[in-house]
Amino acid sequence: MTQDLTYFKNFGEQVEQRLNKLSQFEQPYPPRVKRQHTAAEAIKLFEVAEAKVTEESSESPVIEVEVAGRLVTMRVMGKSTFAHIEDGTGRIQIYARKNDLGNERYNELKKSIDLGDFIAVQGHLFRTRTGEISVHLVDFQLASKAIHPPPEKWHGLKDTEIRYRQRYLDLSVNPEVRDVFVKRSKIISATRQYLDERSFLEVETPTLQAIYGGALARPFTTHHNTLDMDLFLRISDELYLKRLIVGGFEKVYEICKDFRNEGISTKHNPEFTMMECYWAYADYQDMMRLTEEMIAYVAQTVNGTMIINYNGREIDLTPPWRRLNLAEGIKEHTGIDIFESYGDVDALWAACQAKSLKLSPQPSWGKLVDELLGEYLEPTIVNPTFIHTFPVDVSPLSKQSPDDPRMVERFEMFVAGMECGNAYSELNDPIIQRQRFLEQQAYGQADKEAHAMDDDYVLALMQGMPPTGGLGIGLDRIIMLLTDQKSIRDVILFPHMRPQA
RNA sequence: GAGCCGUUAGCUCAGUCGGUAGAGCAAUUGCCUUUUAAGCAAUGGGCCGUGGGUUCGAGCCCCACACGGCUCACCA
Repeated sequence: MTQDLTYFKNFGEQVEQRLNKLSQFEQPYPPRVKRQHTAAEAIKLFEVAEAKVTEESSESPVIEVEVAGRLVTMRVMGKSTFAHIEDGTGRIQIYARKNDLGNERYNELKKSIDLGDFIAVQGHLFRTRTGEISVHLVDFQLASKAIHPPPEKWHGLKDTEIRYRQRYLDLSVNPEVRDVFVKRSKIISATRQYLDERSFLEVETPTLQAIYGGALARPFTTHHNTLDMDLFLRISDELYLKRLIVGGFEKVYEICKDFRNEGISTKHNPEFTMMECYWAYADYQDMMRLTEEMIAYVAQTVNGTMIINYNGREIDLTPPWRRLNLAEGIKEHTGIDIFESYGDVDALWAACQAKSLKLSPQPSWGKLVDELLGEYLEPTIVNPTFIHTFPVDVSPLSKQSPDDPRMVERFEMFVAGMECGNAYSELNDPIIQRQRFLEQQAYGQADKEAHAMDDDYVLALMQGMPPTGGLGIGLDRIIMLLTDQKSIRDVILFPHMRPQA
């Protein structure tokens, strides 16, 4: 070996010691090793055989197995050694004796195999004195050498920075973290299953968009070199999904990453997973029923119950969920009747000041109403609630309420003080839609998050879009609720981090 | 963007009043043939986040910066 190991030796004493051991192996990273059983399979085999044997005779069953995994504990006791190896199905104990392996192999196991290494073992199953099913070793091979020592076996890995930056360590050593991500996968599967069973068509729409839209947020910008044009990473896929409704698909959905160039917090990651679905001939009321049924279904499927425990509070997801009119809710919690100052941000601001409400100034009446919602309504909500009927000016893509043109048929879904979804009866009138975009341009002077003009989308609406209900759900937040995690970083495998110092 | 807290051995953490750096696990060397946080004995291992400052002397006090966490702000 003439490799330059200087880089690796800088990692310290323990890495250097492992490098020395590594050089003793002809094949520290063999192309393959024999593996016939997982840890769980081996244990099951023995339990089944044992049950048969005790019925028929009293002899212990003889079962040869070949298992492989990462060495996670090792107890060397002179001429015999106990250890545990771990694979994707769990742990199994191995037992090695000098008598069985011979001096050379036994010493190799003792001296050259380290915690963290992957090994393959062959032997027969037996039960130890303390009753643990174990593999009595006949032979073993190194499957892959770990030249960096693993984290501590008892306390695991706690340092949040290392846990997020080196998630593989977090996963390998903290089983409860593995559980969260297994459940995440099941939640997304269950969501798909729910929609697939109802004939929603899963589609894929562009991540790179020339005009960003479908939400009020700031985008990430990128550049296409050959076309020499700026493009945006999608902040939403809404406008593309609705083009598909125009095209005649009556139920579509997409589960994808959206990207928003905004603050990072325990509830916000710059890229996050969104589920959006659109349903022709449905309205926002139908979307409420769809939402509560879907979330309840997902909870029941992955947790076996519609009751969740989040942050120490019990929350019942059983439908139907509470419906709360936005204006009524604000009146109830602040005493302010938003309609008394309709459309007049200064008048509403004055009313709020008169009641000494703590609010930040907002560029428009609708935004101030939204601020009231965020400050005085949202934090009070524990059990799932649909807050519905929003101001027009913060809802440029929603259809107006027929009985009150100042408001739109829209709801947001809240659970545990957290906004988890947004839905409306889709605006399908191209003339009003273009007018709404123009109004957004006017707000845009004071508001960086105003919706951009999108004439190509208006062109789509000119072909006619049936009455349609649409829904967007922040899946990461649903996963937080169903796995009882307080930070979105704990449900995203590789959350965004600054470059290391 | 603001405030608060944190950063010490591979990991989990102590570190008193400012006086030459500690434990457990992990590692190395012995002993140990049914252990399971194995046990016993010995040993090695430190850019105390980085850079300045105060001081005879700084892990500790002061300033700046970096990274992380929480809260707030921003934000569906």
